[in-house]
Amino acid sequence: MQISASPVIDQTPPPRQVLHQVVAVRLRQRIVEGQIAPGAKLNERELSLSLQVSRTPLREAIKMLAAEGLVELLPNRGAVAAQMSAQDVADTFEVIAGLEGQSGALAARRIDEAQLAEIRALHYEMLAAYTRRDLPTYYRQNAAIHERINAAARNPVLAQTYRQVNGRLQALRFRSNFDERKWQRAVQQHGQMLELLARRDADGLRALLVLHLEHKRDAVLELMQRGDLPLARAASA
Amino acid sequence: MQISASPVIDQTPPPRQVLHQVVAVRLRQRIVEGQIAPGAKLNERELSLSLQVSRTPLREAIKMLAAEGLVELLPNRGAVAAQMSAQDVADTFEVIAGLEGQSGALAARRIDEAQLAEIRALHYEMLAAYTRRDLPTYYRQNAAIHERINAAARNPVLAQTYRQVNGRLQALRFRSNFDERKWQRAVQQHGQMLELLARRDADGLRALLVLHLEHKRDAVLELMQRGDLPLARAASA
DNA sequence: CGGGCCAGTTTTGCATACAGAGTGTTTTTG
DNA sequence: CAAAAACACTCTGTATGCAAAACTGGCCCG
Repeated sequence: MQISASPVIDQTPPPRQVLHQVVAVRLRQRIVEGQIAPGAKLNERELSLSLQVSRTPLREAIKMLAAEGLVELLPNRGAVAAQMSAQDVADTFEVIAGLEGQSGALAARRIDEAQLAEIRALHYEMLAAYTRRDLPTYYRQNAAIHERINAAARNPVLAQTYRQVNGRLQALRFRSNFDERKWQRAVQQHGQMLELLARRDADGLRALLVLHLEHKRDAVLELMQRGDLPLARAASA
Repeated sequence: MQISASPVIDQTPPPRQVLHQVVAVRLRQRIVEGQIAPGAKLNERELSLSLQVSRTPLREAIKMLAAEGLVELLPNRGAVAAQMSAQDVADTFEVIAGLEGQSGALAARRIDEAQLAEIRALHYEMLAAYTRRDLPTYYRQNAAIHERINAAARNPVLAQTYRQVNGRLQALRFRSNFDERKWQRAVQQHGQMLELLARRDADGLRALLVLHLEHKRDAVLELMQRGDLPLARAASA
């Protein structure tokens, strides 16, 4: 005899998302936020316990993150959170610069007034965060602006590619602190971005974004060399 | 008595690669070669039978390909080989153009004589294939040249990103036929690429590659519109 | 004659069980 | 006492089993 054949009472609120997706999202978050340090081993039993899922969907999620470049697969030895050498970081910024420059150039050609206004608004909110020296909010607004530029470029493939490559750097950016001068320069450049967008100056915006990313790269590399970023091989010890 | 405890004789040819990697490679191949048509459903039982593995590593491989954008995941409904609209193709070429342009620009700055010579050799082999109207060989040499340019750029992140995005187009390129005029133009452009590389003209090579890709995009889109490319929703039938 | 509902079947998603590789420790031998 | 071998433990990799969701086809009802 079937219980609850009644479709009304049986309130199974189907928040049933597929587990491997959920796990992938949460793992990705832990990695980019540095909760799982670069180089740290991903113990399947441990993770499946802490995430309350069996190893099967967990392993599927890990494979996805590996394809994204967020974790590295060691045959018969599991997976570790990706760690980047200074060279890797430089290389990645080189790619990001190209992608974001492209994105900006396209956005300058394709943006409409509503999108421009929205970015302008976000820009002012970012200025507010800068004025308060509220770094987390600043980063969030900053990321939001770049997301909107991506959206304005109207190229989903480009946006996805950007997000994926950028994801590998998030672990760094989340932790990197600007020195005051560089922060100010970055803010200034953001102002120029708006101008160039408003003028629909595609090539100008591309050049500015490339420059912007080069500065960011230098800032991150400098921090890495000073050891302010926890990138040391944390695994083998 | 132990056989071959001797570490020299004991050639345990470790053919033991992890299965999900093997499966991923073979699935990727089937998809980019069109053996699995765009939009076709990936039946797990069927595939695990044909690939001689259980469903677990197969599913892990599918998840990896999904992260690469080669297959699409339908929650509770499995996976299908990715299919691209004309817009998707245009978007993807836009991204590829940027990546390959960047790659070429970097290569022009960083290539050494040996690499240049190797590319030149491949170029002549490609010319031979063109002269014979041997399309498969032409494509192989063509791909090899672009791989070498990537290598000369000395940016592994860029190379990997390029390969990944490019992978989505392979299913098209493998099948697209040039008309004679366009083919000739492409060959001509390849000659110019060599010149620009030899002259270390980064910006020139970038511009040429972008142009090259635009032409390729137009060729593919034209074929798509004429229906010469099997991109129709092949799944449901 | 057409549309919707219901049962059976297939297929996906997840959990678990098992085997083999890897790792660290202990023990044994030179 | 040191180095190497053996062993035990842990972990990953793979297969299999089970439950739920989706699809299929047929039946009933309008």
